[in-house]
Amino acid sequence: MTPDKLSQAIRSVLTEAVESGELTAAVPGEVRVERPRNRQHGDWSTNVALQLAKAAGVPPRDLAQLVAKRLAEVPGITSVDVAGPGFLNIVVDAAAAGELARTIVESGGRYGDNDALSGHVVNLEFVSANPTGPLHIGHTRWAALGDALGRVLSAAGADVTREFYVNDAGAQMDRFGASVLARMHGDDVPEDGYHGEYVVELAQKVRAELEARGEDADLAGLEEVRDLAYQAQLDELQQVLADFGVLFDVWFSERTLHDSGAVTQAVERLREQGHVYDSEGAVWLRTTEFGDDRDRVLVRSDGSTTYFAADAAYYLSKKDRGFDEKVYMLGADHHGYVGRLKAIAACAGDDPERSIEVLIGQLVTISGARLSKRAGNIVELRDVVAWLGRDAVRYSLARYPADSPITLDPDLLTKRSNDNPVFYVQYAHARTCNVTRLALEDGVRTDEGFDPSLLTDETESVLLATLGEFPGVVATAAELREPHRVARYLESLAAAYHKWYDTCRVRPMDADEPVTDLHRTRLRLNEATRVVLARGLDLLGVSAPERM
RNA sequence: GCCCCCGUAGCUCAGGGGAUAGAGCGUCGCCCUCCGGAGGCGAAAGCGCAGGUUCGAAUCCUGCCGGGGGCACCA
Repeated sequence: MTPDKLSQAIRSVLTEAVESGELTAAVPGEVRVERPRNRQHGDWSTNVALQLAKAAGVPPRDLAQLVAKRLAEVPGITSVDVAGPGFLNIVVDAAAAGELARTIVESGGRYGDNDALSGHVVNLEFVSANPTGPLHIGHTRWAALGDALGRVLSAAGADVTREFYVNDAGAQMDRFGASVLARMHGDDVPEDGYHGEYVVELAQKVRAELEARGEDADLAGLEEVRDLAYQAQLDELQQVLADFGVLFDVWFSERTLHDSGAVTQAVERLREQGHVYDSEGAVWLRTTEFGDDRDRVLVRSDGSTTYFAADAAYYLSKKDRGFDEKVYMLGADHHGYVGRLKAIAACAGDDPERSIEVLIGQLVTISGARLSKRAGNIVELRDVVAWLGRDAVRYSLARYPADSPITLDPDLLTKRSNDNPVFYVQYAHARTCNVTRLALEDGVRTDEGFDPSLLTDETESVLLATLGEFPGVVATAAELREPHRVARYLESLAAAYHKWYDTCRVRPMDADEPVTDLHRTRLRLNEATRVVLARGLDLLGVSAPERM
């Protein structure tokens, strides 16, 4: 008896009641079934009676009584109580609950996948760091959270494309090139240039590359140096992200938008939509029409196009490539950008609320983190990963909602105890593996003797109910774009598992104790927990070690 | 001035209108003849303030207070 089966059962009970004339109400398309906070309130509960009461013109408790009476007849349900203002508290049979262990093990790791977002075509843009320097801790947060979100969206059935927008056009590229060129000649970088020591490294790489080509490095011009340095820096970004376990489907170059004429075409397309006007020698987009606080320039009075124009072209590219939903993950310092972005969508004739979603990430600080002189006094991704470990960094950053500012405690993240959430969850997984290994050595087999009615311990019903929540957690995480829900869920699952482990033995105590169906059935439950812990960690891009 | 985010236990943070607001750390106490104590059990301790909507508000709305960030023909 899983929450979705219960939900269906409640719906059919409601439908029967309506058909028999006992009830006059519209049966909701989906009935939410929740785990009550208090175990005294049963395995599952629903407030459907409270919600329908008004429309049905029946007191909530009466309606609840009516549903409870019919629901109690459903096979697999032990009892249904009406509580408080009209909650339905449901207790399910051990056997019906325990079947889930079999289902999960037989699903082969697909348990949790669902169709909450099937049919959704999503473009997920994240990180999108300038290719003029290394990745910092803010980018690291996006990399961890964005990648986890991508995995969660896929698990919920969405068709996801992960995209990195490379800002390889514009004045900052020339400042970048000039900085590298200066370093090649042993000069100081210009005041408005890039000062980190990585620029010196890039200068060396460019020099080596030029010499390998048989060219005189000292004669190389700004453009050539800029483009070689850009390529080297982009390679590094791709490598660092790949090492972090974050892969993109598309690396989208801003420059190609300019070179292909897409930017100019975008201005014309928006003009055709009637939202473009000329003033003071510049070309403007009337974004104020759609809530922006001022209109924005597309083409400057000197004829050059703005970054904003490229953004409009980029938006249209996403639209043309068939993405209905475009998710942008931006730093808090870019929030002012949201209105403009939505205005572009509106000017293009789309519904901005539907087609654009912007997730704003608040600041991350790591207590005691050293600034990277190499990277220009930032906290650099690769330093943090080398320091704290990939799993700890990924998990810690994915465990908080994007809009929550976070402070990470390095001492905690490197501890090997339940102080440290990532170890707590990984350890639970390792423990499941250990239990299985030892049980198999003891001759406990899972291909026979599975009898879920034996899973009667309180800790077993809690563990089973927690396992039952997983698909709903994944669906919710995808719908709300909140992958941290998966992490929080895993922590509660690990806790339920440890409590069960403490109370219920999977293996015989010693060689004299015979192996029984209870051992075999519990081993199946142990396996089911292992599968869900592993899948959950995988959704976060964190490894699930078999031993620690 | 305008806009966005945040304010929950001593600390770091969860809580998509529901029942007695949770977790870890820290403090105090308990459990090792027991599959890994890298674990478990328990105690004390909290929704910034004031209104409103609702049968019901930490959650939604308004105002105030406090903290962070943003308001270019930069990228």
